[in-house]
Amino acid sequence: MSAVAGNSKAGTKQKLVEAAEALFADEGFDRVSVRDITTRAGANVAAVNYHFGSREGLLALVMARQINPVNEERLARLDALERKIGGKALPVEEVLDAFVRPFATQVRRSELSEKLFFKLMGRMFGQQGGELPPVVEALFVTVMGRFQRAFAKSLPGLAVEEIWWRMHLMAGAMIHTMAQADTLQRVSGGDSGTPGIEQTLSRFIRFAAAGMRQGADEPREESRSQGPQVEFSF
Amino acid sequence: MSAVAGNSKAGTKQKLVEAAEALFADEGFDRVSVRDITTRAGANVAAVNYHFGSREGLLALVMARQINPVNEERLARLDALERKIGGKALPVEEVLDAFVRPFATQVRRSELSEKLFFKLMGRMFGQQGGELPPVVEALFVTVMGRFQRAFAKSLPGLAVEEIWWRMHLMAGAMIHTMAQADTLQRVSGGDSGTPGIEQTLSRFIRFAAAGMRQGADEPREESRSQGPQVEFSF
DNA sequence: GTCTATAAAGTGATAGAC
DNA sequence: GTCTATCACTTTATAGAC
Repeated sequence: MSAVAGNSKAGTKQKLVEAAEALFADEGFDRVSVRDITTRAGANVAAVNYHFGSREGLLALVMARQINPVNEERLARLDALERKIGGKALPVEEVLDAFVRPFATQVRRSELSEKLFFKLMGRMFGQQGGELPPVVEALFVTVMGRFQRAFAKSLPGLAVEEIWWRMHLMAGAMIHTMAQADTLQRVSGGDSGTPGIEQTLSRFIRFAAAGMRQGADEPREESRSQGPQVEFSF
Repeated sequence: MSAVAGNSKAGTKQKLVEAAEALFADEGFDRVSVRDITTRAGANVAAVNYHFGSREGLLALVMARQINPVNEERLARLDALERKIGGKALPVEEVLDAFVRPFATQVRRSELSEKLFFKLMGRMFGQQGGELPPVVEALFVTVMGRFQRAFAKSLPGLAVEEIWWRMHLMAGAMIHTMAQADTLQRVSGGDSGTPGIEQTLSRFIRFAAAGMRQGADEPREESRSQGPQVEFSF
């Protein structure tokens, strides 16, 4: 088990990508130098600039390579669900499943360990200031728009603004849960257990579905009138 | 409106702290140099090391100064609620309110703008790898333990492990919502509106309360038997 | 495609004058 | 308490040999 590079048969370029992914995930985008990467990959210091133009070029590639397949799969799953059900509204749980299950799919295709994969995802979504590469940002915006429409259909009692905020809360719960699993271990003193990925997905979906649905009319149910939502009475 | 330092009557030490807070919040802990801070504070490059021993010393002070009052107020609010209600269980909403309202209190006492305060909070909670100063980490662990017990009392149907995971999901939703409010603005194309802080707290509490309660027996209600929670059926 | 050598700038920290 | 000057190092990037 080589602690240094990934597949030792891989070319330098791929070894650099794999080293960069592991290091960025583990230590953060700002704390990893070109030298750290080339050393780990067993390559020359100049290799990053030769193969990727710059440190920034490699960083953008790493980000796109890991997150874009997740977002593509999200769209594919949502498309499939909507095709299957026709024009009707989907249960919130199905939409949430289409949103989170791609993490489980893609972590298996990744050369990264489960822990590092989720740390990397957390670092990308936690990026403040919109420093994501344009190609990543664009697909991300597309995904959020598509899911917003799906949730709006599933939760017809809610205003557009309310849907956006609940998606935001939902996404935060997801990201934090995945990226900070060891924090939970530490803080709980081990009382949080060590659930598998399916159980974590299931926990997330049940939690988020209840939050998304809160106070909303489910489609096809009898419409219950709701008073205007006043500020601060919970 | 001075874009450089805070109160120009403040001493150098305080100006350094205020400059550091604003810069760390806006750009991230790793991207701000000692020179950035001293320049913004209108102080000499050597001032940080004179007053705080090192860059790290200043960083630890900034973190503790901003997050510890939030955590102290959380404990005080929970204590007050529990004293008021005696030995009985609190409604989940009350516990959640004690958890998030201190952000609203402390942002007003802070010299930071609302936006920067929440960005800073997000950066601290988003820290991966447990790099928080010990005094901050210790209080944080205390707070989570106290709230875990409060939630366990409010949600007697749930296993300890389940409580921890729901708290984790809840905390993620909170952090993300606060720290990434402008991401939501950008992604929604403005459709998320510009709610005040009270409305955001209210939205969060309603979302999180539904998630925390999901499938649980409320205290004092008739006990509904629940089958074992199987993996993956949402 | 890989290497060495080096440029040019930035980093945190400190000795010592004032 | 503040300043200048400087140390010792690290950073990204590149020119040019192989």
